[in-house]
Amino acid sequence: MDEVYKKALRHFYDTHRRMPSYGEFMPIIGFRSRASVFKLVARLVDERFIEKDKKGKLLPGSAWSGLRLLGLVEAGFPSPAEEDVGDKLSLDDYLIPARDASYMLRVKGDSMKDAGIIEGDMVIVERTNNAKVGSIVIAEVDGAWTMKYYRVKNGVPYLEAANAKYKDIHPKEGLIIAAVVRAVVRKYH
Amino acid sequence: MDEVYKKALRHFYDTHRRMPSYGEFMPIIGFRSRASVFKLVARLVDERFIEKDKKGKLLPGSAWSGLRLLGLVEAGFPSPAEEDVGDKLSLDDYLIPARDASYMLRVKGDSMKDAGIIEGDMVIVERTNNAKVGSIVIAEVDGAWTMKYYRVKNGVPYLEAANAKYKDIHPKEGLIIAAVVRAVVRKYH
DNA sequence: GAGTATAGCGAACATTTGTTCGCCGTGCAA
DNA sequence: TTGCACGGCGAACAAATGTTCGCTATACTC
Repeated sequence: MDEVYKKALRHFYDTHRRMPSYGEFMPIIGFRSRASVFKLVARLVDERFIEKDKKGKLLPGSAWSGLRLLGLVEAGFPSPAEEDVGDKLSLDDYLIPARDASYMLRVKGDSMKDAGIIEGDMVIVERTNNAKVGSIVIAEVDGAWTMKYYRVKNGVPYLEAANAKYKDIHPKEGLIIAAVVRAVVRKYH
Repeated sequence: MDEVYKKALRHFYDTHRRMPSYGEFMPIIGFRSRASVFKLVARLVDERFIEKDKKGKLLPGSAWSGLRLLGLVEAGFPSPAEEDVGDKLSLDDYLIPARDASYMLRVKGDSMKDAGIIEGDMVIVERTNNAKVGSIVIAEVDGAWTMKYYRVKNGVPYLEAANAKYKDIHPKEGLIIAAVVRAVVRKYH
């Protein structure tokens, strides 16, 4: 129902980066009264396709951004025709815990390949001082920055690669940890 | 300059999912005239922190969503204090080529671990019929779905795992490819 | 000192805003 | 047939919209 209007709304939001007012949306869908748009919107709000402010302003429905989240790979490929299969998920919201303190780095080298991080990947890191033992960190060792596991043995912190080729790094002085790796992202071209 | 106002704007946008009007923003930042907000906004537009419609409506600056993209890990960790270090990038835009045809699957098993895809990862797949040779696909083999490399030998397509433990799969009948893997995403908890 | 740029105030403006009301045609069920 | 629900139209409303103008007070330069 009302598929045409939904598409028009999405298109407006994509191109204008905001929701239309009733007066703006009216000519787009060929209506001649804002009251008609008002009723149409009421229907779409009922369907939870869009939302409304306290002030009556339109908001994109919470399912607009993000992807449908399906089951396991081996569980079979669900039909995309049926709606409401699984939740929707915005990657930005999902992967970025603290937006202001987060950065993205491109990975070079194969020192973390057994952890599933290979050259060309992007890692999302969060600048923080309190890294937990076992997490992957960006640390300074002898003037250079590397990405490694953060370990502790006998109360002394050190770094470990996820690749047998590389030895553990036991820094002479203190270990300077710049950031903790929160997520990994890889894109195929 | 105007850091407080920028934070307030961001906060409004995050909580309300839209930009404020001048009248709404006025009491928030403690102004008593919309004209003052008007001038403040003019400044922020000059700085390219926000943008304006043809109709005067406020829009989030194009750098609002996304992360600062920094250099290689080994290139050193740039100071986040200096602005304009690298481009900003929205993960949604970056990773999702065709929003309507894209889905997200959680990965089970270790058959693709040498390709850097391990159990618990999320893959973003795009439903399409024309998979390129060498790409990673979601395919149906003997009634079950798996994720493997799509290969061709002597004109005959088959599937190959990225793990020496698993043998190649040469389907008796045709190979049904449901989707192509476009991106991999992993989050640490 | 005088002069000047700047930031905020308050009033005014024409438009646009969301919303409500009554009306009219069409389609469907009783 | 009658009745009723539904979708769209057009007018009306108060309130909010973006914008302009002139005024004032502070801060800075010459």
